[in-house]
Amino acid sequence: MMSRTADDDMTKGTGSYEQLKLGNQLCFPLYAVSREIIKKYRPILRKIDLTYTQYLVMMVLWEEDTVNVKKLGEMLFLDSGTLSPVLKSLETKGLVSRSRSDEDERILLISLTDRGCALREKAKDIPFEISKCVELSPEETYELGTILRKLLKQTR
Amino acid sequence: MMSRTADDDMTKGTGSYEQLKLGNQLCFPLYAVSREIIKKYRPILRKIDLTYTQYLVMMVLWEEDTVNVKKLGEMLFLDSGTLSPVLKSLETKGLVSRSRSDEDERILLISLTDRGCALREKAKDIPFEISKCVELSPEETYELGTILRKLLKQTR
DNA sequence: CCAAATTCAATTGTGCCCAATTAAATTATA
DNA sequence: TATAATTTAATTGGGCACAATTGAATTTGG
Repeated sequence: MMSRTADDDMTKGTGSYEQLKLGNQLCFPLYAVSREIIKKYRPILRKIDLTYTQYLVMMVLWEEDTVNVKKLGEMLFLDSGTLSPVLKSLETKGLVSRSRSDEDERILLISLTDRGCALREKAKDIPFEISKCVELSPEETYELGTILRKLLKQTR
Repeated sequence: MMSRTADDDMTKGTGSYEQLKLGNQLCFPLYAVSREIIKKYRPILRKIDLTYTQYLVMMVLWEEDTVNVKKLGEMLFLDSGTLSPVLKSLETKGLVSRSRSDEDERILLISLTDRGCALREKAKDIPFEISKCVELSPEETYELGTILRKLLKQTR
């Protein structure tokens, strides 16, 4: 008996566990792809001595020039427990400066230094280098971006 | 056509940095969504005293019953540096057992204990609970899964 | 058979991530 | 205006992730 595979019986036995599989849950490939792509960034980012998280912070600063930690956290979906040490590390490298707001001393303002600003030029081609590692059609790229942004919005 | 903003000018000034923005790179939302969804798992998994990584390992074992560390790493895209402590932790909880293969003593076999097997019943409804937090249409779910699996395949 | 290469897991060190707590500063309220 | 509530970062501790190294066991080539 029991020649059916465990995979396709939803009526009894192991069938009730059908959804409890790696292949039937979106979160696992999401998680794995995310890590795999960050892995592709690593050798490229090492050339400018940045980790992926540090690179995310720098991208914000290249657009905003000055932001506080709270705003940065909201933009990157990261909290102070993650950002505090990352920002100290960027300060140690001389890429950002940290200073308290005059109006509200609880607020820590993060600004680009000249060196941090100059790094933008060196980072310029990174998105192109990464895009070479990821083979998706323009349609797939657009579709993926749309769905991910939709999911991200749901977490707010 | 002359009403374009600084954001889409590829011809001068900051234009050459256009791709170097959070909004124009897929990796960032991928990374953020992955973390946000894992965050949704946390309170649910806490009820059965598992972390997300431990849950992934258990899902493999509920299907395979016995696997070695190398195979597990290939399935989950994780290396021994991550898995070794996770597996020890699962052993401490009494959910898995670790034993060397008789034929090749380099190989560590991970097996479900009775308690680990029984946990499956408690975990049964987790995929359903998570799906309630994620609002995607069936089409979007299918599309996302297809694209993620394609990307995952490219890393091999 | 034996040395070299390979395979597999464990260890070590660095860097996130996050929950929970703390501490400092500001704002709102009785 | 005291004081209670809120806001904002920093700190702490636990658990991954991963690169690099190590060491043990097996396989392979001469």
